[in-house]
Amino acid sequence: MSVTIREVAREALVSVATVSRVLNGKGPVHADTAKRIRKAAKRLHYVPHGGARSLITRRTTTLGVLLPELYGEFFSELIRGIDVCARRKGYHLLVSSSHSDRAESEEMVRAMRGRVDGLIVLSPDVRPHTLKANLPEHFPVVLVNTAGGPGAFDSLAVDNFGGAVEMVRHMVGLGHRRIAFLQGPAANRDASERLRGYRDAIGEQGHAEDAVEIAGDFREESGYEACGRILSMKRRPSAVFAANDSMAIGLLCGFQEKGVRVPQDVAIAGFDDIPIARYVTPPLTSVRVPIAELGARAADLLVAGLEAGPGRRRHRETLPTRLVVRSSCGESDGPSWRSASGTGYG
Amino acid sequence: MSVTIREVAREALVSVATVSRVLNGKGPVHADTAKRIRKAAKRLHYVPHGGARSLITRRTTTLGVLLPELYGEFFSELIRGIDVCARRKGYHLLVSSSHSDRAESEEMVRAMRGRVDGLIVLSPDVRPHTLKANLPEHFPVVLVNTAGGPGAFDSLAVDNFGGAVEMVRHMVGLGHRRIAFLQGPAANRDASERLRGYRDAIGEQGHAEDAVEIAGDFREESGYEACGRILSMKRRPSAVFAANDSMAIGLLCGFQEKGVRVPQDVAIAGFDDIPIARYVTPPLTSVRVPIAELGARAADLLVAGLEAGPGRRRHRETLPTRLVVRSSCGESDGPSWRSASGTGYG
DNA sequence: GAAGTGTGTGTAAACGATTACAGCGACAGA
DNA sequence: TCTGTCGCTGTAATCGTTTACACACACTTC
Repeated sequence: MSVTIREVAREALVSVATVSRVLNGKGPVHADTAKRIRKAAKRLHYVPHGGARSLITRRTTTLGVLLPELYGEFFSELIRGIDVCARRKGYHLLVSSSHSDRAESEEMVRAMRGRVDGLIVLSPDVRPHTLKANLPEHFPVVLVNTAGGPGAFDSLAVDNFGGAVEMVRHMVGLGHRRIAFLQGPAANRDASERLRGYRDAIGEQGHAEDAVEIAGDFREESGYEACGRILSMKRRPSAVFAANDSMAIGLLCGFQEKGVRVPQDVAIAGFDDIPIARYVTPPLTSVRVPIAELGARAADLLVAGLEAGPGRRRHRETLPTRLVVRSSCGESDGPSWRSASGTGYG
Repeated sequence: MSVTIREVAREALVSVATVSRVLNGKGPVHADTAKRIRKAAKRLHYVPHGGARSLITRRTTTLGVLLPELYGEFFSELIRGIDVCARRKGYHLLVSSSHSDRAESEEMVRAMRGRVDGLIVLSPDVRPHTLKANLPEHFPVVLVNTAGGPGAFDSLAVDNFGGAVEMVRHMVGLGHRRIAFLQGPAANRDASERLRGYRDAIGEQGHAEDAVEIAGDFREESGYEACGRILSMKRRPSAVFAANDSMAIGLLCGFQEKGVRVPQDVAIAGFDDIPIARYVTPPLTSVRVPIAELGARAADLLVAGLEAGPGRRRHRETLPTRLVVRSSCGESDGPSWRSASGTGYG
């Protein structure tokens, strides 16, 4: 069906070797011959076959990316970060989203062999053991925000724990004592680290009995639904810290719909600092996660790994998060919620 | 470095052909032999080399996706739609975002040869001519929201025009006469179709002198910035129709910051109906674009095309949009903006 | 017992590229 | 004239699979 190097060679009256040399700019070729070959290639719309080439060169110049089921702005941004960096270094991206099913993730990993030079795994579902078992030895892998394990692979993480601690301290500093935490999915690594940070910081204050944990799943809707549960509590929290921005926005919406004012009646904070966070009303106080950098760094690390060869030492890194104060938690100077009753609002 | 089928064959004391047969489930193989082979394969962590396999089978079971520079929730959702559908049909995804540079897009297209069975092009920058010149003949391609042209490829679009017309009519029905339009990037196909719909619908009302067009670029920030320009107008519009939701949210934020109430003082509408649209305050009236379906349909079409072979007729399709009325434009019963002065607010 | 019918397995030729190696002029130096 | 070098080009092996074909053997069936 499609044109091969052989046909170009025939058209230009040379051997395939010479065509290859011209198209790859290697070896000495007479200028006239080269010109004739280039013309023939263009005329026939010749495009080299990537698969065939990678078979012999043992390089695909492609990076594989394994995504989790859960999408959203976060992953969009992350992939963008990876993509920009990968392209700059001359690599393509083979993206695949894994399924909840373990057999399917395995299948995905296997499908990558021979199509990519290395793998970036963003999916916490995929266990290191699965990777080990389904990849050739010394295959370069970078784990992002994954449960790490014994450290067979390079890994990259975001300081979810530290960010959560900082946020709780910020809220406490604003005078809040009863701070609820709206959790993410139990299996999610980010979610559990943020929860751990929350618990730690609350414990630090010495009144763990004020901890309130509410189930959520990272989607807007679960934030929206949490409002009802919060409003029906006997001792209502004066602040809610959501494990991500999407849920925080759901909360915001739910409260406002019920006439509960934010931040006057209840303070709200999120996590991730997604672009839209500054554009909701009131702008959301959040923890900034350098998402695109995270992606770029992962790509960097992977490329470094596969260019250095198998002898390289394991590398692990944690990217810092940063508290971003906007108005959804009120200002530290004269917050009106302080004058509200300690236990109820709305 | 990595284990090949030959080593598995040696380990299991059979020929490579038999190994291949077992691993692909083709041809009759003795149960004992099969078991021995499977064991050897597992022991050696054998994973078949995708490139080599696709070379001979002439199939990669991979779909290529060409993205534009601009990302965001829209593309995230679109890719998800493609991914779900592709996976269901047994295909992988090779994603590549094109650069503004034409040479680079060309490079991208070429890199796809031999790595994918077909291409979904979401990037309006890539011209059909470029595709023709850099792809083998009869290569299956589906164009999404692209300027179509003479129709050499399958193509899929969203009824941006119809959606914009519907929105303007809705606003007019609510009593608005002076409706501003916040434009998207000039080069963007969706943006220009929406603009065309706006102009058409405004003209339909017979008072084209009330048309106000403001430059924008689809990002939140440009919506936020537009507020200032709108507020400084001599004859202010009573409603603003943004070419997408991100800008509408920027507008919302900007107006509220300046004490302009939405929808009482000014009505706002967006386009796309991104998930977050219902969670801002007030919830955003928008035009629903079936993004995930658009992606899924594109994958569908592509798979159909490459399974049918080259003889298939060109297929083009337009997916309908749907008006989603929330409260950012006010209710049709008793909107308070009607009592406001016709020319100013705030 | 000869011929036919399966089953199970191996041999070797593809697929489309890259590249080591060899060959062939031409030309320079001895 | 012989030899060595250099520039250009062709031959053929190679990468890791799949698969058409052939072959060996064990059964039926006449």
